[in-house]
Amino acid sequence: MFARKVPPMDELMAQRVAKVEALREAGVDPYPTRAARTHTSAEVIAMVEALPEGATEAEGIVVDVAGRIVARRDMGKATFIDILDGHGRLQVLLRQNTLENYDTLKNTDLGDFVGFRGTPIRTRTGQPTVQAATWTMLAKALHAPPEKYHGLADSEQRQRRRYLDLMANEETRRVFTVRSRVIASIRRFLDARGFLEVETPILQESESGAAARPFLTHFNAIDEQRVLRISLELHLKRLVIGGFERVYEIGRNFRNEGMSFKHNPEFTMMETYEAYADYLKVAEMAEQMVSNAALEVLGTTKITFRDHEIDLAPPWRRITFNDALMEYAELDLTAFPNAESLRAELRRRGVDAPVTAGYGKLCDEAMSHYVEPNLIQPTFLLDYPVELSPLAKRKPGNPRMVERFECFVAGFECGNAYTELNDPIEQRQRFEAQLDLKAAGDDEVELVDDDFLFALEHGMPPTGGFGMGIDRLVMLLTGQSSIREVILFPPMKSLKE
RNA sequence: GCCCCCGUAGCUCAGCUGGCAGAGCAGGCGACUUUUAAUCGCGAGGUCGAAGGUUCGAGUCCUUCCGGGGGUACCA
Repeated sequence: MFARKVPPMDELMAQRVAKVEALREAGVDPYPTRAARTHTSAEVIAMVEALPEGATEAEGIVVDVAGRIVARRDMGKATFIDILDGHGRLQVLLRQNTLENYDTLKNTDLGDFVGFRGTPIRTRTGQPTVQAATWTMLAKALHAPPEKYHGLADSEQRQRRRYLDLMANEETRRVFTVRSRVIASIRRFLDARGFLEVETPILQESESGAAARPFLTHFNAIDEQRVLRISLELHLKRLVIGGFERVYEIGRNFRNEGMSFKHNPEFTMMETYEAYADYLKVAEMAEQMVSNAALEVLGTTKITFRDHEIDLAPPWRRITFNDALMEYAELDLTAFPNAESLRAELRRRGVDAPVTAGYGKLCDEAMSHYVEPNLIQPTFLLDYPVELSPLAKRKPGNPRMVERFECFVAGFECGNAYTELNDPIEQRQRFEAQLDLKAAGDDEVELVDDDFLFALEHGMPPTGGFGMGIDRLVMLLTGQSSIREVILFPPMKSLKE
């Protein structure tokens, strides 16, 4: 099916090219520069539905409508054409005795963009319709659209040629409309709370703010290597240091790692930083932001994901990391206070516990194995082991734990927050502890960032930070079980010619 | 990475135990002035993902490769 990148001209295409020529010979521009449109499909339908009882025509009213031909029912001296515009589908009735140049309709095909001028009517069956007096070619299509009833099903083609998916499948249009509106809702939410939206570099000297393999590139003008950012965190904190009290960024992160239903190498992250807030205040904001987006975009906080009925209305459940392990695994972390004892216990239970994993990683392993799949209703998991969170502030009175939460919905993580570590001397020590982990064989660690430490040494107020994977949120709100279904152009292997 | 499944007409899909490559939609021609997955008639349309192998004979069996999906491992 994809043996060629671009198939050669076939018979169907040749027929359409011939129609282009036929139009030109008849003095019709198949690609005119301008289009007249006075009404969308939705507006025409509303107009007809507002007609008084018994009326079959909006007398004296003339509308110009435009869209792509998605269906045609030719009945000889009358033809019905369905057009699709950005607001829906609209039926157009063309009759030989009311349309000029009825015979030129033979040069139209499914997929063409056309315009019609006519009068809104109600058909015998009550369907809002435009009875056309004239028609105009707006843009001739040289290929047939996908099948009208089944749509486009082949997932490869749907992703490689998203335009075909969009023109054929209503559900795809819905998913990406929701995505856009969710992001707009989040922006409104944060803007209304006094957050400043900022942009920070994607090309960076070295990766920071998370532990992940970066994509590499080369910066020609200064002849240096750059990495694509894996996180927004440290640049946004620099802005808090500078005095912006509430900042956020919504942007692409890049991690040169595996793909799965919830991982894509480039993904959209939203991070917020709020001075004088802590992680508990951030948690309240997070549940408000997500439930608000659901309400604004879907009209409800109740969603269905993989047969789970989920309610995003706040307050979300709160449980500590340790209590969750007690509840779901009957594992008491205080009884296994170091890497050796915890590794032995996990192995006794048959949980994967590699020798290179430090204490934090092992805790994470246990949580992922026992707890995460059970967190279906929205849940904040609170207070993480310090080893797992080098940028988070310790809990007062418990130096082994940090003030951090991750939020889980439908059994996967969709957000992460800390009370930010703002002690520059401790931050340096915590970075260096990461280096020790690396020396012990864990290659997924946070790197020391001296420039960030220098910034932190100038003083950062107590701050609550939050990160949320936008793609995952959109998965939840659209019921899509693969991240690729909420990304317009997911990465694909290139086709060999 | 590894495991499983899939790839047949522009699109959606059949094709049984190896024996003449099919249907619907779209497209072409014809009929039909209120249809809506319109209907009816006639024709047309194929590198069966690619290459090799087994066989008298391969869409079908075997091997390798290409592309996709699902699962699994690591990262959000």
